Amino acid sequence: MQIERPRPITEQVNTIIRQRIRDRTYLPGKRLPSESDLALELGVSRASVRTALARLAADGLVLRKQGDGTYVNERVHDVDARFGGLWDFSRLIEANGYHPAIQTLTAERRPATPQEAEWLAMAPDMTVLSLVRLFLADGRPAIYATNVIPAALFKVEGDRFDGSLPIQRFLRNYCREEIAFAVSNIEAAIADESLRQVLRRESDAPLLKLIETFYNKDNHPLAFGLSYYDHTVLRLRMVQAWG
Amino acid sequence: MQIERPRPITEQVNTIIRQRIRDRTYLPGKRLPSESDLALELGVSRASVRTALARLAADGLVLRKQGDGTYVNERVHDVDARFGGLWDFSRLIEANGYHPAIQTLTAERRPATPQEAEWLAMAPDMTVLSLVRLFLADGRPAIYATNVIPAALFKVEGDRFDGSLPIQRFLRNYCREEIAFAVSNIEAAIADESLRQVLRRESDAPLLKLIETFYNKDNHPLAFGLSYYDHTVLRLRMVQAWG
DNA sequence: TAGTGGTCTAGACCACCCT
DNA sequence: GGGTGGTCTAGACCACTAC
Repeated sequence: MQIERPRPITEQVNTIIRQRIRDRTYLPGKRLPSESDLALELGVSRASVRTALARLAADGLVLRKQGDGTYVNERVHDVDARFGGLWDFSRLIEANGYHPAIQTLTAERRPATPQEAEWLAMAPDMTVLSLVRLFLADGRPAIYATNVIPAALFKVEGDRFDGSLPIQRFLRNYCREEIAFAVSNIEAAIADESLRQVLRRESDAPLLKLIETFYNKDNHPLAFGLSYYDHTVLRLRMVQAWG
Repeated sequence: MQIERPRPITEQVNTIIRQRIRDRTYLPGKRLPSESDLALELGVSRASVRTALARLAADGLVLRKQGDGTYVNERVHDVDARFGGLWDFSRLIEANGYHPAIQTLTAERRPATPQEAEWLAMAPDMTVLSLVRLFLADGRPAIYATNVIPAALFKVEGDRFDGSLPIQRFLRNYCREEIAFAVSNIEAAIADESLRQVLRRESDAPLLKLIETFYNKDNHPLAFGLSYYDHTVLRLRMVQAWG
């Protein structure tokens, strides 16, 4: 593993340490080398090492103790999803130990619903690109997700696109837009008959409902998302550093 | 507003800028002074200003554009809860625009349930301090929360304590422990008869269920929490910065 | 007391946006 | 071209913990 220029050094250091934790170079519960030692070994400044470690601590992967050292957190190996990491459904499924698959149910242009128009801050009945997908974990339906993008943003001729992309990639590739932040609402909901059928559920146990809007740096809404999680299939376990 | 030594400078700068956004010194959608100007004005280094701004950006309060400037995010004024800010129930209720109140339903020592023992990594039947509370928003029941702490941690003679404290304060005051990180599970659940009664709900609409364990830096479980949110009373709206 | 992480500074160079 | 944020460095001092 070598430090090279183009990618930010702090990110590279972050990746290297993550890797060493994963391959047990740094053992769970044990102390990492000191910041100075790491800086010396990798040939970077201590500030860069500190930035990388701060990120790892925020993700709960390491614990830092002043006057003592930095330790590998032994309790977060099975927990990949951070708070705020609910968007890349495929990664979420993998983090739960399943093999992810995606079914695109519909992909069409249609007028926005009132709710969508409100969240996207657009005039009602503007046309949107609607993408309805089902995410499977080892073949079992786990997430039913609707994503809606103002058609005006779509910059590709015809309607040829890869329906399996996570929303941020989709926006980057086909709309040349970058997500700056998202506003999310979490609710609980009962599945209606059709949803229950799609998710192949017998019981009427409730589902998690996630309502999201994605914005770029100019505060323009880029996309709206409405997702239903079956938490009996997919555990939603998250780590949050305290700070 | 003056910079003084004892509190970390980056925090003070963070507070000052937050204040200026709140009192509309910096207007929504408008550009902040440049990092260098802020550093000069406040008499601190640019690095300190940058650390403060990075935190504000992570909280979604400002948007930073390279080569352009830092802008006040006009869309997050009504959104206080960040991802991971689900713990201070009173603050959450205030952020929703209600007046918070707390009812302590029970406060007792009892043996741990199997689920609690598992999450707290303790032997079954060890005794715990159990705290069952109801949080009200403008008088309406919004959150039903059970918190459980291993009795061995409790360092106060007798059982005199303030039952209205958020969990992190409770642990600090009565157990001399600091929370380093938390592991959370989010689920959806139907209220049973007794819970429906406590929350004064007629409908059988589902609730959000939050299962949490809190750890200190030594990876010891400090507390376990089981909370039910009525999202029809309390909106759970959160911001997540992307970067 | 020695070593660790926590904080802060001053200064450099770069990438990018605006005009 | 001039100003902005993005990155990185070297070095200083402090607070805390383990021994």
